[in-house]
Amino acid sequence: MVQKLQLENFLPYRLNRAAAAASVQLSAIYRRKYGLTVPEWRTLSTLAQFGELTAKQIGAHSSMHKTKVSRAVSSLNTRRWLSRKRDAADRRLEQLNLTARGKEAYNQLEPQMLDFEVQLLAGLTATERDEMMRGIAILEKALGVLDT
Amino acid sequence: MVQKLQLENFLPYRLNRAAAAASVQLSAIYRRKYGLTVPEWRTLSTLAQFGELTAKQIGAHSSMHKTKVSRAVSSLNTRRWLSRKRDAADRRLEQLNLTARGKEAYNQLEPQMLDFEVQLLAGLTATERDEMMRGIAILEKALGVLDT
DNA sequence: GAATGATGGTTACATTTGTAACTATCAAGA
DNA sequence: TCTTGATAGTTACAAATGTAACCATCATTC
Repeated sequence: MVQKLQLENFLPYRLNRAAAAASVQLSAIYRRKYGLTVPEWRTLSTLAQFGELTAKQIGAHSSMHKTKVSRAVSSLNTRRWLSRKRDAADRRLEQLNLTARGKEAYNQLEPQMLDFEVQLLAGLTATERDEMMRGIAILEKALGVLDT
Repeated sequence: MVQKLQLENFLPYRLNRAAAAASVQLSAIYRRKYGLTVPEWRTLSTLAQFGELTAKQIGAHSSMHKTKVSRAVSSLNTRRWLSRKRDAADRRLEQLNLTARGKEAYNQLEPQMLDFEVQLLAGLTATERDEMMRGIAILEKALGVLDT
């Protein structure tokens, strides 16, 4: 058998491994501090960034399945970190907003999240940082994960 | 609330999204052709690349939890795509090898896997390809997912 | 305005996954 | 050689996830 595919050089495998490594390190932060799951963190940060959204919009922004969003919203609602408000114009929709408690928790987490990225880049030169960012942008283009 | 973290620019989020996009497209190939799961594919390709291995070694190479490996090995064994052989020197170990059928299946899949990568890079210029590869290598270094 | 099809969101069920406990085996030392 | 602790691998159980069915509501059309 002539073996041409080598896992260590295979792009999808490398991507998965890198993403998993980043995710493990990052999620440890909000899991330890607040016991948040990944979908909960994504819902929280999406609402923090965009303000009032529906569950569907959260899913679109954060690439999560609607059942994942539904459960995360329900869980954050139980914590009183967000409020649900039935849309008057279209009663199928629920407008979601972070409560003061939700915003406060987010504000506690945000610097640590940003710091993770800073730490990640700290060992690199400015040139390497640029190259890495550019490389990822090209990758995203190739994968078609961008709207553009 | 001053919002500094933006998901679309946040590295871990972008990585996850890119890896998920690649994985979805790739796994569709071996799922459609053979009904393989991701852990099964990884086990198959790792054994194809390295030859005789133990379950533990497969896990180390492919970054999979030992229960995932155990289940994937069991499943591939049911298909008769691999053989299990108790190690004489250390009877806790099982040496795993692809059977002729396993190798044949792998040989059917390998070109399609490689072709996926080719297609992914096809829309890029040579310069972009280099930049992307270099960017990912830098990223792996920053994340510490490399042995070196 | 009643019927039809589409949409936002939830939930039941099945599948997948991880955690922890377990078995069998080995290695090291008393 | 009898313990003690470590290791390879499996499995029971619980948690997370996806699929599909479902409910409520809306928009459209007759």
